[in-house]
Amino acid sequence: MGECDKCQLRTLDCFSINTDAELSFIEQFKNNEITLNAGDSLYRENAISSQLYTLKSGWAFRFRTFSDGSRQILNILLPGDFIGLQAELNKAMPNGVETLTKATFCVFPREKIMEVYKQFPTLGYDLTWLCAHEELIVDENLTSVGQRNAEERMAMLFISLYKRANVLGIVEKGHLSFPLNQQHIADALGLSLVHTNKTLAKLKTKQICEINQQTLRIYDLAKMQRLAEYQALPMRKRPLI
Amino acid sequence: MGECDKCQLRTLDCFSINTDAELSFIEQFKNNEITLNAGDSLYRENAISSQLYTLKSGWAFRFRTFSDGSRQILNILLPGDFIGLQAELNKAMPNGVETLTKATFCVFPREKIMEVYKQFPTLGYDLTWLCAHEELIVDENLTSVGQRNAEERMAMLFISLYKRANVLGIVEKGHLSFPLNQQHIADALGLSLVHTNKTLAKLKTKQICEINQQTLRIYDLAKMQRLAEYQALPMRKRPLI
DNA sequence: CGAACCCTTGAAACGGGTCAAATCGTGTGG
DNA sequence: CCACACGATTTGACCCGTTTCAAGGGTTCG
Repeated sequence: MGECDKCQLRTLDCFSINTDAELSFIEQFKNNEITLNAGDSLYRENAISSQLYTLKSGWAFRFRTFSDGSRQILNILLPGDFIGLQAELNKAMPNGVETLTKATFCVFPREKIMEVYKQFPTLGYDLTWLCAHEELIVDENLTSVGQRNAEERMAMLFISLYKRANVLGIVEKGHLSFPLNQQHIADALGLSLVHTNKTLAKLKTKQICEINQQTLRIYDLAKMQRLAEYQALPMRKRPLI
Repeated sequence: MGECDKCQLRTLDCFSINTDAELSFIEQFKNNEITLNAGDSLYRENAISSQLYTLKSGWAFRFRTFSDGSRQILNILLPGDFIGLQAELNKAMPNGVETLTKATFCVFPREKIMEVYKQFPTLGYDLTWLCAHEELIVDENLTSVGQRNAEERMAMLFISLYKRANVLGIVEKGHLSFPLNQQHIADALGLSLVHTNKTLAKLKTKQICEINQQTLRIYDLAKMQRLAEYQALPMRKRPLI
């Protein structure tokens, strides 16, 4: 079940290296691995989840919904992202998580989380780091939705996903497989579906970028970055738990 | 300098109790205490801050600005909030923090943060919890700005501040001292100043709530909660470091 | 061949933005 | 004590970005 030392993700150079002791601890901390199809729900809003997860492969997203059916996507999850710190043992999840592609998750028992801190303080710190890093992404999304117009928001979303995908090695020559549909984009950016469609068309006309058959093509990254006033987050090797 | 065991905040019942050992550790981890006037900057965007902070008294906020001067307020900070996990040692702060009132901060050396995890795993977990909790607040703000209209957003902001202030014991009979001006509210909600003013006037006309002389008065909390489709975050005793 | 789902397009309505100017303290200096 | 400056709040008019409504087209799949 474990075999974390052979995990594909750990061959990527954006992740920090763990000691053998850490790896074998993580291996026994992990108690399962599950694979979901595209569009499946990992957990629902208000559910009580006794598990924590690491997204091992595939795409997913975290969201909140309203009674009228509208939905805010809070952030997009890519491989290496840790999931579930938003709630506590026996408390309801304030948001749901759903997959965008077929996806595999490593599963950890929430009730044993204190063991991480007790036995491997550095891994405890890593959990805090992962949490702080996710907060930065949500900060950025809030900044987009609060201050940028439709074109700028969309540029920002695409740039940040492009950069994150890039270090994961899933970008080839300016294009990447992109599983969000226009409704997802709309819900992430706080825009209507119709306006999302028109904004996307405008970016294509301006030769900035384009989505076609689940593929995002970036034609002019520099122009995009200027448009969105993009500022890279300080990058470092990320922990992987 | 320390005297954390005598900290006023710890007499409040919303904070969890620490052991004597934890308290004396925190006391020696804390290396300073600073007091700023209203409107002062704790640290600026892109600054490198070698410190971490706990807001001990007063109000503050965390924000990002753009080159055209527009600003997004990411969250409002109240006593007990931990500040600075957003960056790492020797890395630039991706956001700034500014006070809204005269405020006092406990100061901790960032380079010694691993000691927390090594010596007191439960305090390490508490740091993760504080970070996750702040993320929930930002999630909620993103949801507001992305999905709610002006009135709903404003109701939501006021409710959540009212609830947070209430457990801190600074609410009296439905009103609390409220140091945000209309520009702050606008920047938190992603609205223009003018529209913020008009929306505020509408809430007052509807007898829902009102701000007058730095005081927020809530007249109809139930109506407000319905308006904003408010859902309380699962509450528990919060850690205080 | 129809159903379901997603993308596209046009037209009209509206929420909120922008511009401009007036009002209201509040503190300062002559 | 008055004059003035400055920041914060108000208000009105107009404009524009985005939403809403409505309909059509494409593709996949049973």
